[in-house]
Amino acid sequence: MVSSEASRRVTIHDVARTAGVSRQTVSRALNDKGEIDGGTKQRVLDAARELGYRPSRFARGLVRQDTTTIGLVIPDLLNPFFTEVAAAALEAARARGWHVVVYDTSDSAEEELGTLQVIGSQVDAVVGYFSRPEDELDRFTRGIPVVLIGREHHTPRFSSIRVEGAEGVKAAITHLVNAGHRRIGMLDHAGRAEPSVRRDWFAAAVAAHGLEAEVVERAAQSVDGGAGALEALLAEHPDVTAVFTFNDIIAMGALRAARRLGRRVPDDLAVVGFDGLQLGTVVDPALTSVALDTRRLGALAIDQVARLLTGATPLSADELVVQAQLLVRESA
Amino acid sequence: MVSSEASRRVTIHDVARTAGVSRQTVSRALNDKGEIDGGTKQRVLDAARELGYRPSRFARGLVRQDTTTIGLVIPDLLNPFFTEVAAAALEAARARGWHVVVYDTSDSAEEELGTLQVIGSQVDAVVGYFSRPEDELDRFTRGIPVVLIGREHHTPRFSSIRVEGAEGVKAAITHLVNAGHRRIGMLDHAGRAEPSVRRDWFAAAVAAHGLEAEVVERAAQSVDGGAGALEALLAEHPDVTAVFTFNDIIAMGALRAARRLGRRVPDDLAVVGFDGLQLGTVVDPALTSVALDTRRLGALAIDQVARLLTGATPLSADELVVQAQLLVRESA
DNA sequence: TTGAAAGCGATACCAT
DNA sequence: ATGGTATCGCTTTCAA
Repeated sequence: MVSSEASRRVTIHDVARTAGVSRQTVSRALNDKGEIDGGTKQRVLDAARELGYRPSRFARGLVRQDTTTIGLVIPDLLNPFFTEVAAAALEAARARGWHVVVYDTSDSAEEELGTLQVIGSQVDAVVGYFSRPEDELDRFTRGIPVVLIGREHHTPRFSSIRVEGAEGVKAAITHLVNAGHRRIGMLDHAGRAEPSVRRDWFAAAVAAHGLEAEVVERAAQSVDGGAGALEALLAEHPDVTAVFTFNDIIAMGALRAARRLGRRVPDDLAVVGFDGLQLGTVVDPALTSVALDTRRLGALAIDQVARLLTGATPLSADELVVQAQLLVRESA
Repeated sequence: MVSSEASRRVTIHDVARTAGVSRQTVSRALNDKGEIDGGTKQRVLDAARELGYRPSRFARGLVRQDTTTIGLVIPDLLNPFFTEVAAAALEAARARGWHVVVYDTSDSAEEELGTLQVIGSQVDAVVGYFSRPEDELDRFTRGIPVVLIGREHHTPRFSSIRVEGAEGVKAAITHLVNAGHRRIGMLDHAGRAEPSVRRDWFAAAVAAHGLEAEVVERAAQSVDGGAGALEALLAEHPDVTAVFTFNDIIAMGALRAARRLGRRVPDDLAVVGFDGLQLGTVVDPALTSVALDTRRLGALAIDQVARLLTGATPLSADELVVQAQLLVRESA
């Protein structure tokens, strides 16, 4: 009986039969090996084309253990910061001929869990952002290298790229102080319960300059969030003449709110963001920011994966650091 | 002799031996099949953990032909429009449990060729943007479904999602005319030799309203490009009170140039972009735009892939269309 | 409950 | 130049 519907996969065997040769001859023809007669080769190629033959990547992968595929886990690809990191990782991976499977976890712990569950069996290494506890990560990624980005600590099990911003933030505050600002506020991120590390950097920098205790408002991570927070901050503390924000998105909201309030940037109000997004150049005035080198971030992560994968000496915690640097544009 | 360096892969066989059972028992334990003694199962699990065993995705894929992986080809992930499309495709694919390998071709024909060369052997279907001729695409993707985005025509070999913007652009022009504008310019894309299709839509809409022959300036695809083009346009035609742009990026440049020239938007100059990027809300005033539903675009592409993959009736050319719609925000 | 054997679809090594 | 055979690592019948 002939199978009516579900057309079985065309295998190398079918091609061999159609061309009247053996399987290995087909393999030779398709992989451009030498040691094959021109005529036979053509015959095989024709048969393959005619049958619509495609080698199984699984079968092929099984025997020649080349191709590496890494999994890149991103909380939200539409967040421009993560877009930049992803693009950087993609570029670094491409340079090595690797394939990258991208997973967007939508900022959701459940999606992250779902990703974790499938990713381990699909890739040779994992890079990215995770919020779940380490023992859980370990359970699902056992046996493959994992490089975390932006986590605070490096453990023997997980490499992690640390972001070091104290210096950069200090430079930003110095820049503001030099411009005459004395009362500097911050728009922190409202997401988590505790204040952010960036806020600690800010507090330290403000203290180092002997300025008054800082004033902080918490902002939702969006343009609107930033706008609302600036309004609130200025309502309470009209004497504030400069703000540092948790990130560039919030800073853009601040920019907008400032304009609506009739405060000119940077003259009446200086704004310094964090991240140094390319996006900062589309707003007007262009955003001054404590910038992270996202390309380096991506490259570093991929480099570490490569070392872990080949058994080369991995980079130490001290080397897995990205220093933030003040990027002066127009808003401060 | 014991192999010193290259630690051989840990296979199911090793686990079986360590646990003192057969390979299929290991398989049962790991895949949570029934028909296995609790004690044995635990023993196997322990052995697996101890040895750091991970099943080979190739071997597994070979026997249970499930997991589908699609390749998503994007010219430039940092271009916000493509970011949105990519995020949409990722989301639609995730909903089906598919894995997505992302390739960023850096707007380069060579990179595109490189991608084409490897992608065919790594994925079950391809979705994305290509600039190379169809016969070349065909040569490298023979046998797998390919869904093109934004190409003008659908062929039996390649499905293609078409963007239909005539209506949306017409609505935009109508909107401008209703607001009193009579002299409307366009900032077209300077990339290719010929004028863009969007310009044709613009010309048709302007003609439909019986306005004077349109004035067009060509702009490089960047904020600066848009700014420069607007300046040039206004220098030549100071009577222009509204501009329609090839895309939102160029429109943002126009916004900036307008402010620098002292033209208030939308009062002195109305600006309408194209694409409807979310990004359009970070600038001030928020950008009015002829919007493309990128989520629908991604979902449609993935839907078509699914049909092609399962042998279901594919969507016809008429169904593979995304209609652009006027999205009024603040700049016009 | 467990194990033996037969594939899955390709490539590599060794004959011929 | 071509074919036979073993092999990659796992899952799936089918017996026991």
